Amino acid sequence: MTRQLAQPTPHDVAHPCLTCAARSLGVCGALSDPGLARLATIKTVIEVAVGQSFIAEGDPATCFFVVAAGTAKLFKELSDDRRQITGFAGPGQFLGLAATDNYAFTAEAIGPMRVCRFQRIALRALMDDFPLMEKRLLTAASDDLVAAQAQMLLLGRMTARERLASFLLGQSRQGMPAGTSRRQLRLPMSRGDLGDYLGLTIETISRTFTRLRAENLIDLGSHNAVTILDLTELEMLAHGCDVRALRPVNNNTALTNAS
Amino acid sequence: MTRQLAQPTPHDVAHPCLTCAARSLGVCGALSDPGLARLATIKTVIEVAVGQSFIAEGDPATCFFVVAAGTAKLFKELSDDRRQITGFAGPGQFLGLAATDNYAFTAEAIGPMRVCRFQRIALRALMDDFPLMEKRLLTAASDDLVAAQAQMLLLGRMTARERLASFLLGQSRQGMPAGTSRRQLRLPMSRGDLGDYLGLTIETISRTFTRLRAENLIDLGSHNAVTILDLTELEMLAHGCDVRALRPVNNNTALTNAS
DNA sequence: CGGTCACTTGATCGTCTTCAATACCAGTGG
DNA sequence: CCACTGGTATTGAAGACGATCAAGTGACCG
Repeated sequence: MTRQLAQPTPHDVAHPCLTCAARSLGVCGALSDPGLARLATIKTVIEVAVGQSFIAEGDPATCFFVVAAGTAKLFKELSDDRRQITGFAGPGQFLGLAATDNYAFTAEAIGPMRVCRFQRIALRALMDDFPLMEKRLLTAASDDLVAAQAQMLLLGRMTARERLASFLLGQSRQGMPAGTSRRQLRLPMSRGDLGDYLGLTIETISRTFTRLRAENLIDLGSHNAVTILDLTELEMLAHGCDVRALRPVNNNTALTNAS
Repeated sequence: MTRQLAQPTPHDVAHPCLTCAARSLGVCGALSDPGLARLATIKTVIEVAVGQSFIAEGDPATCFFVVAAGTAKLFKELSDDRRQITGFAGPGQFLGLAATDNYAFTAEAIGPMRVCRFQRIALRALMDDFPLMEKRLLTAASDDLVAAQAQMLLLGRMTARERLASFLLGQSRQGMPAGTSRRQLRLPMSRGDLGDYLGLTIETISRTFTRLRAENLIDLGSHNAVTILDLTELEMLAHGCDVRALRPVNNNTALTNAS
């Protein structure tokens, strides 16, 4: 979390969008160079420190945002301290769609961030001239929707072990070509955030990690490093086929194995 | 549930989209009359009986759909019988966005339905000629996203009482102008579907209904009729301020407000 | 009527939460 | 070098909420 963002070079300042590292990742990639030049004129770049929020749930939704660097957590809160993280937003992510007149969630930096801000009105005008951008936005929203539905299944129907397995698999596929995954992970968020994302408490997260390690499905390093040891078994878990689950064993036949 | 759909008149058959009852509700309303005429040429109207599904999770996503009449439940399933309903789709609802190459959910009729089906390719071509339709689609997706995030908070962090209160309030605002709500409801779905939507079991749904009635917050009629008696208290509940919750009151600190 | 189906109610059990103590780790200053 | 500190993670014991299993009720319909 002490990692610093690269400082913009003078050239970056002169052509802020053309040289943006996140350009290829997000909706901005839909714009031609002249489009980007115009985009640069209507945007404001803001630096956000750890723990600081740049979108507040309930505030009038006047702006759109694009993450240029760093990661944010997006969450909703109840009147007491209960909180549900609905997702994490990394470089290229477009934010502000999920808003009627007011923002539906809060966005807070979990590491140092650079974020581009646009007035909604100005961006809408830009979209009229560059319909490809609107198409990209629709694709982005659809993908968010697919992810949200998967998360609903997780929150509504999965056990703690299944939730964590599912989450780890998702992380291991982050930014990988379809069908591939990496084994070594460095989770960017704390146990607390993980709990708020998976609908569990810190303690349950911790216990479940420990148990998965004891079962040799994963290995745990320092600084939130995780190594996936048994991908197959983890995938079984995430799909709801839990061998040691002791969930509705509608047998009475053999194989009533305790954990 | 024995209610029948109105049979299309000869005039309806000749001008299927122009006379559609759902036209004003959904994305089709974005089209001018000539646009609708063209829409009519690329669509197929299908009748769906109760319990029948017209979108299957995992199937290749070749079509878009618009609900013309009736209601569908949209859900995802785990390998055992666990199931999470991600939403209900009524007249005017556009379906098929939440799909990459394959559909992300199953859609099944909870009452007799009439559904319009479009080849994705044909509809995309239509959207290029009528950009307003694409804008509507983006709005629809954004609204779905807001709803999905609210549901995540519900599934991840709310108690059974809070979930049901929140759901009833949502129903009471269905199709009402902003800020208003109705007191008399007729729920279109069974207890089982309600459980699968709220991440609870049938029994818990039933018990929670009974308890809310005992507390004079609602009244229950036959045929899934519900009357809201104490709107204020129900709203308190849905926002997480539960008087009889006996949940951890971290008081002894006077107003330690964060953010 | 007997049948089915959806819902309700009751008793018991398990998973996750809550509360609490301890371990760990990096940074600071004696 | 080591105690002190604050934050984060782990572990333990007890409790609660909702799930599970099981029985009972009521409506609808042949």
